[in-house]
Parts: sequence; structure tokens; C-alpha cells
Amino acid sequence: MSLSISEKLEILKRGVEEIIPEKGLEKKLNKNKPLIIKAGFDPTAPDLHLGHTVLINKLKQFQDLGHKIIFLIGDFTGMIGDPSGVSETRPILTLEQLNKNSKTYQEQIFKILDKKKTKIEFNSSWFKKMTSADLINLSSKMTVARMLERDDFSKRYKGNKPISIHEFIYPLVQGYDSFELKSDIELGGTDQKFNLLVGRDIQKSFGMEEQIIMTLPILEGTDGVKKMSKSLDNYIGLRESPNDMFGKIMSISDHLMWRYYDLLSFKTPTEIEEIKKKTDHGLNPMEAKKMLSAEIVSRFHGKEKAILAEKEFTNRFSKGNDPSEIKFVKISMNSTSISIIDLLSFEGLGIDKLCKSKSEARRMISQGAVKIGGIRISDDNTFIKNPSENTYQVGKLKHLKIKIKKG
RNA sequence: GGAGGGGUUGGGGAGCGGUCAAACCCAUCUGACUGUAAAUCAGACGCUUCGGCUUCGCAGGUUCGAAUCCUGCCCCCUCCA
Repeated sequence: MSLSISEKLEILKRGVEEIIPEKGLEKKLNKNKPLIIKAGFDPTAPDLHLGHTVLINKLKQFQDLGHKIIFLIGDFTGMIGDPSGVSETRPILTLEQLNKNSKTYQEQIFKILDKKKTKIEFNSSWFKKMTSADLINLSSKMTVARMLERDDFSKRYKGNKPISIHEFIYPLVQGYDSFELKSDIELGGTDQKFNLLVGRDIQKSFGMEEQIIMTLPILEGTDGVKKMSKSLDNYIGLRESPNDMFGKIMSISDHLMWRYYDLLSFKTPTEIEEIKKKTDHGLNPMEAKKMLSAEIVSRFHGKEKAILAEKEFTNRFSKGNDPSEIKFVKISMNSTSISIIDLLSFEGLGIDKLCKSKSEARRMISQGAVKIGGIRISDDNTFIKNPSENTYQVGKLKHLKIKIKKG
């Protein structure tokens, strides 16, 4: 396919928050050669989630247009910890963890990107060779005043909040990556704007043409307020099962659904508008959400699994049936019976334990959340015979079939 | 080096001698309802043999009684130098 520059621009600009400098992208595209597109990730956690894919999807568009994608794994920067946004001490990772994390990263991104056309780089490969003198030289490229221009630094500075020296190093190091990679364009979330801009300064001071930066919106987590992140537990991971993924997307609010449509769906803006209109005129928002869930689940698990996940969802939550597959465990004990409280919180069940503690088990029973073989129980003095085999349910999500036997 | 502020149950943040297992908000969980695990409403949210028991940075102390007062220690922050 051969698209005109303006057509390409339209695709690439879609969903982008900011391009700096505004005209830069067009200029670079006009060169009519494959551009080097850089995006960096800290391998602090092995799981990518939908929030990351906003950026990866954009990379994919560049890739499809024939540009060269460099997926930079910040194994060196990861040790410093990005000061952007919420300040939180990040754990220092061992080499082993880093390697493991980066492997799982690769598995996940190649569900979207073309493996053959993507280059993976580790920034430790040049930073390991750097001497302290080199680092000081790099630091000299930047001034404190310039650093303090940065919004979150200046806010913290004015608000008498601490800023550590190493946090000043982070943008420098990230910027230096752009020099090493000869990056033409760097993508990042809006919270990365400053870091990305520093890359331009560094390249310039090393006599290189400055990269264009493109910032992409940050996806809100399932709570609809805070940014999606694993530590806030409001994320939808790329490696989650089709059922979980489908269910989690269904559980976002109707309002948030449109945000997800805008940032995650591959449908065109016109198509999304269409769906919006339909829901305004009687289409059940649930149906719109199902379409979104199906699209995303099939992206990561394939169409067939997505269809199954949707069936399972409808069966369980619309019709209120039990899940099609219930985990089955066997336990053995000597006594002739066990109280329901003890069974629900039985340590021998390990991670399958239905209640964290006896108090919780009692609470769940008094709240009417516990069913045995589909029958709700209200008496916490209920005893289960040994031997026996029953399906136990706590709330809507936890089901477990337990076989108790003597021994 | 000096002066001051602070560390509270998942997060934020009250409490500042008893009525505190600790307000309130968020998150989470449960129930009802429903169009879904949306929205809304209601409730729960340390552990327990339901007698109590262990929690408010750590260790002691004063008190009939401490998250609240004192001493020491650890950690964090700000200002001055």
C-alpha cells in the first residue's frame, strides 16, 4: 500500500496528545526513509497491561508504515526509578529478574508488534561501559534551573517535597538513550513529556538532529480515576485468561467504556461515533461493552477464545448460572464432620481458600454470600459431613468443589 | 552542625490520657435491584474457642488506664548554616 504523506500523518496523529515540535513529524516523514522510532519501558514488573498497549499500538502503526521500531528495555534506568508522577521507591532488580522480566515483555509485545521487524535494545549495554567521568560529562549538559522547569519537580520543590539527585539523572540517562539509538521519534505517555524533551537536548548537545516527541494519553485503570498500574491493582493484564479479561472489561463503568474505546479499540473514530449514537438511541450499553471486550480479548487470545469468553460471561452473569468449569480439590481429615466456618478458611486449601479467616467466613455467611450446592446457608453452625463432595460458593466469583474424605 | 515537623488498620487522613479495633474519604468485599462484575441503594471491612486477644515506627517507662505523656533508638521531611 502506498499512502500519501498526509494520509500517513492522519493515521499517526490519531489519539496522540502532543507532537513536539508540531511540524516535526511531517518533516521527518518527508525524508521518505524508514525512521527510527524509540519507546522505552522499565522492566520493573513482568506484566504488561492494557495501559501499555496504547503506546504499543501506536508503535504498530509506525511499523506498518515501514519504520524501524526500537523497543528499549530500560534495565539500567530501571535501577534508578522514574521520578515521573507518584514518587515511590522502586525495588532494585537483580540481573536474573531483569532477564526474566524482559523475556516475558517480549512475549507480550509480539502479540501486537511484528517480531521480525522489531529491535529490542537494553540500555545497560552502553551504560555499563560508561565511566563516572562520562556520567559527569553527561550531567554537564543539563542545568538545575532547566530541571526545575519540569512540572512535577517544580511542584515538589515549591511544595517543600524532596527531590533526590538521582532523580535528576534519570531524564539525562533516558535522553542519552535517544542519542545512542539515533532516534528520530520517541513515543511516551504524557507523564514522560519532560524526559522525552531532555532527549532532544542531549541529542542536540552531542551534535545530532533532535528527535520528535509524541506523547500519548495515559489510560485510566478499572477504577476510572487513577492511571492503570499493577501496584494500584486496577489493571487488566495482557496475560490474563480470556474469561478474566472479558469480565474485567465488562466491569468498567459505562462512562469509562468510551475512554477505552478511544484509546484501545482499533475501530476508526467514525465507527466509534456510530456505536455511541446507537447507545444513545436504545442500544444497551452492555452490548457496546461486549463488543469492546470481544475486540480486545480476541486481540490477545484469538477470536475463538473471545467468543467462548463472551458465552461464559453471559451464562454466568446474565443468566446467573455457575461457571462452566469449577476447580476441584480433595482434602482428607479424621473427624466425622467439619464446621462450614472451618472449611471455608481451611488452611489446607492453600490459594484456593474461599475465605481469608474464620471471621471473614462468618461475615460472608451473615451477609448471605455462601452457598453449598447452590443453596444459600444462613447458619454459621452448619456442619459438613465427612466424607462428602459439594460445590461451595462465596460471592459471585468464588466457586470451589471440595471432596472431603477420611484419612 | 543548629531549629522545627512527622511516622496511625490496603491508600489518603482524623484522633493527642479513658466512651478507640480507632472518625471520615477512597479502594475492596457482600447483598438487593438491574441492562453486566455498569449505575443506584444498603451493609461489611484486625483476629477470635465470641469470654476476649493482638494492633497506631521500634524498645522501654509513667499511670488504675496510653495511639495519645516521658526516655532512648530507627526512619522520613522542612528551614537555617
